[in-house]
Formats: sequence, structure tokens, C-alpha cells
Amino acid sequence: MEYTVKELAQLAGVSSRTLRYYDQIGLLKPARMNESGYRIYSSQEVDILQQILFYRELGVPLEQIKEIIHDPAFDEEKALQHHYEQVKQERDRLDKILATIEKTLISKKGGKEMQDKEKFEGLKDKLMQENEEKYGKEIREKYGEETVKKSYEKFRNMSEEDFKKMQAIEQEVFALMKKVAETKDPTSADARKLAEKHKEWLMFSWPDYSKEAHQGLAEMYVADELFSAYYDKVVAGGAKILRDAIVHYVNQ
Amino acid sequence: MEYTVKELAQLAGVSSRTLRYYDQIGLLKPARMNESGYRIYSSQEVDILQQILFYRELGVPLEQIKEIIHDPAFDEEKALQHHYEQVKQERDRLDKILATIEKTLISKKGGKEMQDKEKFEGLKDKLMQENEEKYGKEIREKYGEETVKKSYEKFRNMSEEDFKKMQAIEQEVFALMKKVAETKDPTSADARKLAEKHKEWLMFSWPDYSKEAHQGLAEMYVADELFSAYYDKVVAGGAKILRDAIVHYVNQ
DNA sequence: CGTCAACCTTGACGCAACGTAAAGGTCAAG
DNA sequence: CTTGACCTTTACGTTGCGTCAAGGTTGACG
Repeated sequence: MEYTVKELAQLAGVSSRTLRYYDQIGLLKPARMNESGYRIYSSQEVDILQQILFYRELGVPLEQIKEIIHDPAFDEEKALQHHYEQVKQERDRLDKILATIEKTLISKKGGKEMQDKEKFEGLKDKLMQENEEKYGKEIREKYGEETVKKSYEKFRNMSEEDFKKMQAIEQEVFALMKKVAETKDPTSADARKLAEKHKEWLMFSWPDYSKEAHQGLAEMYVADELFSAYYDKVVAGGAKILRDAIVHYVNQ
Repeated sequence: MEYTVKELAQLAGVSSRTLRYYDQIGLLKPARMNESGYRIYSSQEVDILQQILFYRELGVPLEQIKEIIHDPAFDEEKALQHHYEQVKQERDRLDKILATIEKTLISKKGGKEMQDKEKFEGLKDKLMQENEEKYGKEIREKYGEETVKKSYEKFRNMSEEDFKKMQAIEQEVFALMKKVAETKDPTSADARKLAEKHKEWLMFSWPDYSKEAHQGLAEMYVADELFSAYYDKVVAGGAKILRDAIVHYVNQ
């Protein structure tokens, strides 16, 4: 059985252009060309195309499919394993994105006049997640994915009232930051209050508290420029002040 | 506070090229240009960039971000809601891909000489899933995602022995198909046996049996050219013979 | 035998969101 | 005044095709 481009294309549910492209990149060459230069495929190419489409469905790049198909010595299992990891990472990323969008949508409930603030909340949260990944490996191992999910649920179930409370507490944090900025003494009573308030604020969105995570977040406040800019807006050196207070607090 | 491209880029963790590109597409214009044509950004642009990066993290296309940012009348909530659906679909797709890769990797256990066959198994399964989506909505509503997951688990936990059994049964299905092909009578005893064998074969990878799904799959055997080609290879008109036998079987 | 639709060919641009030169101008430090 | 680190615009490469464009081939019909 022989096929022209269009015939094979319809058989396999792809476009003619796709077959020409596969020819072009050397992924699937026709069995032969007829006297006027038409591509002629045989049933052998049908089989190969089937395999190609299978891997394509899995999102494997055509270059890699080429290797899998044409190089019998190629370690297909390894390639698939690798691809599996890639896909998994991407899926996990999307999972996080979904959670963030949910939260962003929910936080819209908080009213209109603080919209910009909310947007920053979203960013903060993103950074919090990054922080978790950087500093909180142990915590993740301890509590696993469940914790993360709980955190989202907690946030999701947060009422508008809670949300406003959370913002009020953040204002208190700011006020204490300004106070501590005068002495810059992380061992002072106000510094302790600052760290405690910050913990209180944190607990609105964190399902569990751990000193390690708290300190990790504090370190990131200083390390991440965008983040520290947020606190430095409140008072010069705000991020460092907050960090020092927290570090001293968690280490008694 | 004013920034050059590089400064703002480092502050926000993006490349200078990105900022130039955002300028080019009108997403983020610098506050002004200096006398020699350098881009100068103010802290206002920092804030806007923050928002842009937030949405970019969510995978929102830059064109849409542009609307969200620059058009205050734009329904951001609706846009995010829509985007949420998009991302969810993509994530679900990746979930399925992961399951398929897993299965493909597992099926490698089945031995080397039937590798090509296995690849087709993967394709068949992909089509089975599509079939489920097309014809099996009711079933999905009945059993939900759990069923699908169970199906994968069942496959995952299938031993090499089971796998070989499954293939042996498929051979029996082929033999019966050839027999029935002589009379083409879907009401014959052999046709009944054929349908039953096919069900038996099916149950290796399906967690539950339903007549609707079985018939749906049968219909697809005929509707999908690539699929029917697989059965037509066994015997001419094989897909139709199998379909008719199954249809008669499930309707007593 | 002509012709007309439906195929086929190669070539080339477009898409998203930049990365990466290339070719040249600007600026602050030494 | 030179050097190196910045800045500018222009433009091509990436992935997997979709979509013209301009022209040749084929097969059915009158």
C-alpha cells in the first residue's frame, strides 16, 4: 500500500505540512519520490509515523524522537525517564500556578482599594514558595506536599475579615519596624515584639510554624532585592532590621 | 530613584534584553530617555514591572498582561479565571502524559522482542483515553477521576506474567476475529465468544466494566482509521467485525 | 483533446518571548 | 586619552508547524 502526503496525513490525522516538515528535518523520509517529485510513502512509514505521533503526544521534542526512532542503540528508556522528570516538573509548576491564581482571585474579595497591594501579596507569596524551596527542604520532608496544600486551603478559606485583620497586623509590623529602626537593636523588647507580630502575620497563611522556615524567610527578605525593596520602602534598612529581629528571636 | 536598563534588570531578576523587548512591544516604557538615548526607569516602572512579572509567572501571555496593566477597565478577574481554566487543562494533559510514560516504561518489562507492539499499546491506550472522553462522559461522572487513576495503578502493578497473559488473550481475540470473518454473523456463537474475549482482554487495563464504554470503544475502532488499520491487518474488515460482535453482545 | 479542480512542489514569512551576536555610540575611571 | 563596561538598534535563531505564494501534475469530465 502506497500513499501520497495527503493520504498519509489524513490516515494519521496530521497535516500535509507536518509530513513535509518531518521530511525536511529528516524525521520521516518518504519511501521514494515518483517521477514528478511527489512524496510516496509505504506502509513502513505508516508504522514509523505511528511511533512518532506517540512520542509527540508525550511532548518529546522531535529531535529526541529522531534519535529514539532512528538510532537503535539509543537508550530509549533513559530518554523517557528523563522526559518524565521534565514533564513532572512542568506539571508541578502548573500546580503551583493554579494555587496562586486561586489565591489571587480570592484576595479580590478583600476590596477594590487595595488591589495593588494584593498584587504584591501574590508576588510575596511566590517568593515565599521559592524561599521554601531554597531554605525549607527539611520542613518539606517533614510535612510533605500535604502541608503546602493545607496552606493553600487555609488561605482559600480565609474570609474577607481575616484578610483585613492580616493587613492590619502588617501595619503593626510596619510600625514596629520604624520603632526598632531608631535603635537598630535586635535584642530590644520592641524587636522581640516585631518578630512576634511578624510571626502572627505569617500564621495567617502558613499552616505550621517552624523556626527554621521563619529564619529562612527573614534571610530571603535581605537576599532578594525586590523583596527587601518592599520593606525598605517602609523605613530605610527595613528588611535588615526585620531580619535581625527575627534571627535573634528564633535563636532565643 | 532612577535606573538604567541593567540596573532595573538586576533589581527584578530579568535580562536587559527583556526590558528592551517589553519597551518594544509597548508593555513597559521607560519613564524617559536621556540625552544620548539611554532608557531611564523610575520607581513607578519598578512597581509596574513587579506586576508584569507576577502575571508572567502565572504564564499569562504578555499581550494579556498589557491589557490587564494598562486598561483599568479591563476585567482582570475574568481574564484570570479564563487563564485558570487554560492552565488547568494543560496540567491535566500533563497528568495524562505522565501516566502514559509510566505505562510505557513499565511495559518495557515485557521483553524486547515485542517492543514495537508495546509502542502501539501506548498508542492504543492514548486512543482509549480519547474514546473515554468522547463517549464515556457518563461513566466519568459516575466514577470520576479516581477510576482513571485506578486504571493506571492496575496497569502499573501488572506483572510481566500478566502482561504476557494479556498478549496471549489478544491472540485469541485475533483468532476468533478470523473465524467470525468467514460468516460475518455478529449473532453467532463465535461472535459472542469474540466479544467476551475482547472484554476479558480489556479488563486487564480497565478498572471497571461498563457496556457503554465497551460499545463506545468498539465504535471508535471503526471510526478511527489508524485504529481500524490495526485490526484490519489481522483480517480484512476486522475492526467492523469486532465492532458488530461487541455491539450485539452488549445489547444481548 | 482541452480544461478544471484538486492535488503536488519549493520557498518564505509569521507566531512567542526572548537569547545572542554584530556594529557602533557613551560614560566614568585611571 | 584610553580602556572597559555600559548603552543603542538591527537582525537572525529558537520550535513546530500554519499559511500564503507561485507554479507544476494528475485525473475526471465534457
